[in-house]
Amino acid sequence: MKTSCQHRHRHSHKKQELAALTSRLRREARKITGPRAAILEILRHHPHPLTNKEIFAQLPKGECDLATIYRAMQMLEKLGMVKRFDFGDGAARFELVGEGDDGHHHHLVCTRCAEVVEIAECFPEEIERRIANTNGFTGVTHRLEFFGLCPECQK
Amino acid sequence: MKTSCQHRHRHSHKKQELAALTSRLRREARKITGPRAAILEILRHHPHPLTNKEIFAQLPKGECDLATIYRAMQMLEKLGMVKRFDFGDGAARFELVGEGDDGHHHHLVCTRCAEVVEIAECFPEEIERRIANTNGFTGVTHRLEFFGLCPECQK
DNA sequence: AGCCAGTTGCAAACGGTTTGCAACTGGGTG
DNA sequence: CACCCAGTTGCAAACCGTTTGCAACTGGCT
Ligand SMILES: [Mn+2]
Ligand SMILES: [Mn+2]
Ligand SMILES: [Zn+2]
Ligand SMILES: [Zn+2]
Repeated sequence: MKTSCQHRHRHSHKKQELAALTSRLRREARKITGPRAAILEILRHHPHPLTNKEIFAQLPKGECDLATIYRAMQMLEKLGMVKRFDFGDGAARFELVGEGDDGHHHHLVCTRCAEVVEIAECFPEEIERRIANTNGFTGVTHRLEFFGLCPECQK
Repeated sequence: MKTSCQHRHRHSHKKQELAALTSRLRREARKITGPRAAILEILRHHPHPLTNKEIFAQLPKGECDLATIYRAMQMLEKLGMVKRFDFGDGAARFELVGEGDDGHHHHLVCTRCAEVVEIAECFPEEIERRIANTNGFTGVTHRLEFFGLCPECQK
């Protein structure tokens, strides 16, 4: 038996096919343009959340405008194809999300070199349920990121 | 016997004396000025994190400049008298921290009306320790906030 | 009373993000 | 396959929270 994870995140299917991504776009009546294909291609090959500027930097220069990336990420987020993360440094980060996955998961970030580790653990459901009930809230979810010193930066 | 909380936050001592706060400033060789006293007075009476703009709005108009508030909060944070929180809306929020307390705690925020509830629960230490060990990180801590619909907004 | 490091107001700069607009194009229609 | 237009793009300007340079001011010590 394999260790089973209580949530199935995007970690399960490493890379999504570009074709699957574009068909998902087409299905939503969105156009497959040069910039969009390029952005998806970059996200597809990157395992951790990327800022708009980082995506921009990876693009062959002149490929597309920064504003276009902002607009693309907004759209992809609305379609649920991308998940937004916040490492508290003032820049949004985005990660591709598998189809049918809500992308909810967490990270461990080095406060010195910014190395990122994907974390499988989540805040215990039972405690969250208690917090929600105690306060009469519904639809409760959480934002959670871990910070510390990575092995390299401890030396 | 009273229900004991595993961490001792600022929730224990409801309001700190203004005198205690100013003496804490003096001890650090900081000047007690009009703006600073006014800011502390506002924080002292507010149970939840406030943005700089919110503090500014509560100040008798003309009392002090917005930039002064930004500078004051930076200083207070550095002295550990105030804790910074991030509800993901792009504006930092600050809450007064009791002496000897690091202020670590969490909130439950209504996504519709922005009501805030102080939360006593924390991410389980044992799981956090495991996450740190597994990845060789040290000094691991976390940022965690809950979001949902408050009782009022469900109607 | 006098001094000076620390503090303040003001305005400009900053960095991430959004937006108005006119030119352009993907992809369905006939 | 040519046409057409809603959707998309680049560019520049606007935005918004935050920081900073600077000259005037002041709390608290001698
Ligand atoms: Mn991730
Ligand atoms: Mn709080
Ligand atoms: Zn989680
Ligand atoms: Zn915690």
